[in-house]
Amino acid sequence: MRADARRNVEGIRQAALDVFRTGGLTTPLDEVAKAAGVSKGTIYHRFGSRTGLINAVVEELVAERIAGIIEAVDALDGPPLLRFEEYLLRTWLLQYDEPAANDVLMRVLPESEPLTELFWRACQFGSRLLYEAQAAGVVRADITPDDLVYLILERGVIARACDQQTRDDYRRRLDFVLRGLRTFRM
Amino acid sequence: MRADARRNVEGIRQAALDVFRTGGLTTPLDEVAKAAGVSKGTIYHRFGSRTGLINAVVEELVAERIAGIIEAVDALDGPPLLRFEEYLLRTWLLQYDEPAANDVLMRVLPESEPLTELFWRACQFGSRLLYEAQAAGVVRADITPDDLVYLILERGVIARACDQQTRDDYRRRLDFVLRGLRTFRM
DNA sequence: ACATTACTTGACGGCATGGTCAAGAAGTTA
DNA sequence: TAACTTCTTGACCATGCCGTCAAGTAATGT
Repeated sequence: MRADARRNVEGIRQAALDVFRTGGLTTPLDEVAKAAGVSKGTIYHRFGSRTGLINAVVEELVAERIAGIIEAVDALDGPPLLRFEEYLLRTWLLQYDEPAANDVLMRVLPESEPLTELFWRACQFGSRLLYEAQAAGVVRADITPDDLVYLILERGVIARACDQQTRDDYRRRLDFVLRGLRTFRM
Repeated sequence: MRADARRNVEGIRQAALDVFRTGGLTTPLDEVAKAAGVSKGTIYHRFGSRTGLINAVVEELVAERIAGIIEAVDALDGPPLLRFEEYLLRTWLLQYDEPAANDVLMRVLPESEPLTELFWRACQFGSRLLYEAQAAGVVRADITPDDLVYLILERGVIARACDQQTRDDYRRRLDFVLRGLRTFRM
């Protein structure tokens, strides 16, 4: 690989991290190209496709955020309800704060393996917490893991579409949703 | 107005009712044109713009559905919680069933007066029910009319984006949301 | 039947995006 | 430095939508 090519690959990765971070994974590649100071063609030449580029940055871009939440909540020792709700809350806020992470959780690119993998890790951890909370009788028993996936997907769609609402309002409204998942008399 | 023109106007209205009903208010006008057996140009010539066409059909297309819900719930004599929840439930289901009605409730065309008017009627009735339910102490006191608007907007976004989910699943999940709005010990 | 006027058409330009590739630019090597 | 190879470019095609308008078509009145 020639020196300029290596330089460009790195530049494109950095630009992609930057641009995707704020605009999500569906940002036009021209913007990445402009930010990297190269032309769109170079990106395709180097990474094959949009998915190729995403796979090359997803680890640094999103994986650690999601892993961070999982670890943090896993380390939390509190009652099952707290752990369950804390996980949902953090995930939902991540979806608001980071369009790219949201795209992963919304399965915007189903054809990307790393993204699918990430998504499943998040789901499975959520299911575990759900199960524990239900076993403790603090969360409605009729909620399924599928419902959980939908709760996250829903919030993703909302975070994307309702971008006029402030973070505080978004946050406050999450409480309503959490309340709806608890068993009565909480 | 010439006879053929009158025929076309009516044909276009019917086609628009049909096409918008299933596809929502943002369906490409070419589809309406094809359904009406005329060309796109004729629609623009006759109705001026997409908004013009929508205004010409919205009454028949959506107004009565929304008015129907308001009347039905208004006529319902039950406790405030039931009325409040019944209204939300019916509205949310309407959003699932009728993309066009959903577009109205989501304010997809803010520049259309008839649509804005409709939207506000729905909101105001909802606010009234909310107020009554809160006065009775059965719904969380910290929910504002704005929150209500958002709850409807949210469901709209979801109904649009998550169209894989069956109506039954959608319906079942609405219960979670309703539960979250109640005061404790319900 | 013909002139007049109303009406319709569909090709067109515009915009935004995705992805491709021949031609030219620039490192690399001897 | 000259030949060779790699790399980059941006114009290009394709898609899908909006809205327009000159040119063609057809109803109407006398």
